[in-house]
Amino acid sequence: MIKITLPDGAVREYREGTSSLEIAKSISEGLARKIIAASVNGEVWDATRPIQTDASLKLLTWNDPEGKSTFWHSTAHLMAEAVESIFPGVKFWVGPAVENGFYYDMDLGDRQITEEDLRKLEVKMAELAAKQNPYIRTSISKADAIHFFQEKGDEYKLDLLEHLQDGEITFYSQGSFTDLCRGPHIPDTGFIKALKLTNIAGAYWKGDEKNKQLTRIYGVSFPSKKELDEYLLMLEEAKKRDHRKLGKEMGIYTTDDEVGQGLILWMPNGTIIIEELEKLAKETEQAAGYHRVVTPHIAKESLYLTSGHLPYYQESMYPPMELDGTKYYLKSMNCPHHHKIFAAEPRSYKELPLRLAEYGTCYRYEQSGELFGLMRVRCLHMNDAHIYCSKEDFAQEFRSVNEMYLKYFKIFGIDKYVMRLSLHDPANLGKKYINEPQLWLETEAMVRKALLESNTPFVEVTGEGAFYGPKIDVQIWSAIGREFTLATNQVDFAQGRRFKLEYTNRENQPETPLIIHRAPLGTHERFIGFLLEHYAGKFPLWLAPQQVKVLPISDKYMEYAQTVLESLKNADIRAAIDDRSEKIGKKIRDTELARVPFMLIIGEKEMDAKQVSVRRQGKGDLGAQELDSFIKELKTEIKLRS
RNA sequence: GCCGUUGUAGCUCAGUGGUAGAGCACUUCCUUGGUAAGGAAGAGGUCAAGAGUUCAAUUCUCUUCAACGGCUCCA
Repeated sequence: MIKITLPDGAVREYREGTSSLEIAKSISEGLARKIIAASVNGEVWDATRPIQTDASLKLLTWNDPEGKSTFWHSTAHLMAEAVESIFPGVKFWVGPAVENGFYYDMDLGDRQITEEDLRKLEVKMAELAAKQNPYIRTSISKADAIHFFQEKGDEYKLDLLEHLQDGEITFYSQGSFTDLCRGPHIPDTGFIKALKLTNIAGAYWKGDEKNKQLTRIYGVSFPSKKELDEYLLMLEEAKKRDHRKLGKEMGIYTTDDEVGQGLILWMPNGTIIIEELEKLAKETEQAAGYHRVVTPHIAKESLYLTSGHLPYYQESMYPPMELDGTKYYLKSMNCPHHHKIFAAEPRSYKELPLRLAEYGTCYRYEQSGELFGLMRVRCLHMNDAHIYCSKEDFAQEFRSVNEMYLKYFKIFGIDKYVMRLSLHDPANLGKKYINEPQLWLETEAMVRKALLESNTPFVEVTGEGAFYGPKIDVQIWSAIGREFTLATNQVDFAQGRRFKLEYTNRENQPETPLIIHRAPLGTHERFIGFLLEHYAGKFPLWLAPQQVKVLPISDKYMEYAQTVLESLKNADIRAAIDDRSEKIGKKIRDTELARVPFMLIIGEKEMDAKQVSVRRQGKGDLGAQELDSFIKELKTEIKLRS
């Protein structure tokens, strides 16, 4: 007999070789029907796999993250079975579960797959699922596994096998399909009651663009039709929040073929938001001891040779323009220009930390397929600053920058983000990263220490650093779930030396400063794209392009409405009047849909009492009040940025 | 850049081998109405651009451009 410990601490005895599914059945038949997999001593197993020793057991259902991923991974196998039946000879690479479903990468040879094929595959999959074929696990020797895939002529699976040890290789079969797989899987295909193949994409083998491109099919599946419908509804809702849709609808920005891809034209409403953000940044930076500077958009080649941009970052830069035999580049980062401002005068330790700030315009030649609304563009305006400081000051400066982030995030109500410590990849030294292995490690340790000391939760990722040093990125997700770096805080040990930047220390010796690059508000483009989605277009009063709309009930009150508008404008409130000869209900509806925070309704009552009736977007009628007190309240709300 | 899909009025979308429609928005007129859609008329399109097939192309084919979903890459 073996002892099974359940999550509530209860210990039950079973005979050796009892499966999790059988244990579930012994507890309740209803429970057993929902069991997808089981966590046995912390490892996710098939629910049907016999347990031979004492173990702690957690039964996993659709509601557990591991349950979902097992479910999706099994659906990937089901899809592979369907693909193989329709496209014989197909070779598979890997088919994992992802955040919202699964995919399988495959080599279809010369054949192409279309949307129509996806519909056919869905039908086939539903058919196969209904057969309730069990997923059968078998252990196999490496030699036999190699033999199996050699027979099949499948070089991809043979490649996978190379990295596996004999004795740890398992196959899974369901119906007519057998795959090399570590598992685990759901008990049988009948669990899959609803599914949708969402899209076809090319994906480079092993994620390397030099390799052959495989066909990737994405899909998602559910234990019931209801859940699929809910998922599809959720996708529809997310689309409504998409900054590209809102940005167009609200007159925030536009693009034009003749101007160029990824080059944003900010319309008047978007420009208002830009100006409000810059005002916030200027106030905040002035209080934190920054100095504002302004630098040109282009510079000579030699500047970027010194900075390291040309050796390490050239593929992201626009090609040069040549004038009188000299090459000029559009700047992709502001740092070299700021370094030259530092270098323009002899510096003393007394001036440090020196903080130079600029909402700098940068141009980056992003590959066309990478462009994405406002989130990924080719001309961007960065909330940039460079802090030149001594080693001793570093930790304090670094913490202050992090505090500034949190201050901003509080203003915008940003609470869903992840701080990521982005490190270099030693394999790419001298290619993507400046070749200073020792300095990389030292600096990374320094940043990690500063993070730990300030109790900031973070994750570490290798291969995401800047070419000149490690960074802390603040990761956010767009409405459609794509991940972006919103803000960044970087340490640069390289450019100070490359530019021979120096200050005179207390001992009257020249010393190279450390440089912190920081952009807490990221770029206007990405930040406003994010804010559009974050607020679903309903900006807080201080950011709203239009703050108040005056709605006269009929033309008779237009004159009084005009005086109300004048008073609002005199108080620097962004207001307009709806002078169409429409009924008040229509004016209210249109203004609500335009997401204007306040409406002032002006009729006979208001005119006689010299008042305004206030209506707040999304909240409805707030009653009548004196115009002066309304303006005063508005000004307070704007000032507090609440 | 690569794989796949798409491109018809300002927006959302129908449609066809014989050169085009709807709703909303817009303009004008009627209406002057009290908290989410009053009525009527009108204007608006080289059907993304170029080439080919055809008596005839917005429709079929090819190329280019752009957008979208991914891959790679990044703020």
